[in-house]
Amino acid sequence: MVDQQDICGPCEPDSTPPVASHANMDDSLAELAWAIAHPARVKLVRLLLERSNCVCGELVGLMPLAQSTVSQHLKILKDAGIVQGEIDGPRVCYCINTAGLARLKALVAEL
Amino acid sequence: MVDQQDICGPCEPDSTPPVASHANMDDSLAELAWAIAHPARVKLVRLLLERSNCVCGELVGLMPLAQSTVSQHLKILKDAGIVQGEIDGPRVCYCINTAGLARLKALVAEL
DNA sequence: CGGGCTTATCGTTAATCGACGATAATATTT
DNA sequence: AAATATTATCGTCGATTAACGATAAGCCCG
Repeated sequence: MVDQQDICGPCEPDSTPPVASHANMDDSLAELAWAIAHPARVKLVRLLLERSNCVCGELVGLMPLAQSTVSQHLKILKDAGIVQGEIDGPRVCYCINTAGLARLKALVAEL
Repeated sequence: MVDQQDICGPCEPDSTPPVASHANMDDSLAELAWAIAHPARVKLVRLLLERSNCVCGELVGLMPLAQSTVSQHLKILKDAGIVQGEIDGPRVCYCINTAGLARLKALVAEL
């Protein structure tokens, strides 16, 4: 049986947050905005924020979508640097990539 | 002849900012995020922010896109409540819809 | 080592987006 | 009233998205 304790580590940063090339900051913002430009992805972000610890494919159970679809959305969020996934045995723990989310916030805030 | 003075009024708010139904705040954020989820639209917002007064189709001259395409993007921004257009003679003055942009900022900030 | 989980990827399909040119609509000026 | 100028809309076309089911890949446990 899987113990609660190590269901999910502290989810330390793994992926270097995508660096802004400053020449095309518009593209960066557009890219980040696009990552959350879908209700399902916003909900995923919210779910990950509520559970401060990382949750795994339990996200699928909370979404009215097929497993493959949720996986796709998570990939999009991950590629954008808003979320990060950590392999934990057979499952994958997702959690917010604080740096990435902060970058989105900063880019939006300075509009 | 068109005088400079009334090329563009103070661009007072005209469209009531879309009200958040709170039940689907995710949808609201997704919608607003989607509005700026394209480099051209981010650039348009930036251009309108630089020129605090509203500019018109002069935006077209600043974008590497066809007039109809820019018009489409402006419509998207307007529908999302981020931008507002005010008819001024034969031309249309666009400017930032402060309330709409603020709503976007707020929704992103509280993530 | 071979089931049983969990998750990512592939292939498909319908729908939407993004871009353009052409056209319509509207207002101003002659 | 006609000509001109500005902007929105329409129709089209290629590319991308979003969703799904099915399948592959990886890991744990017996």
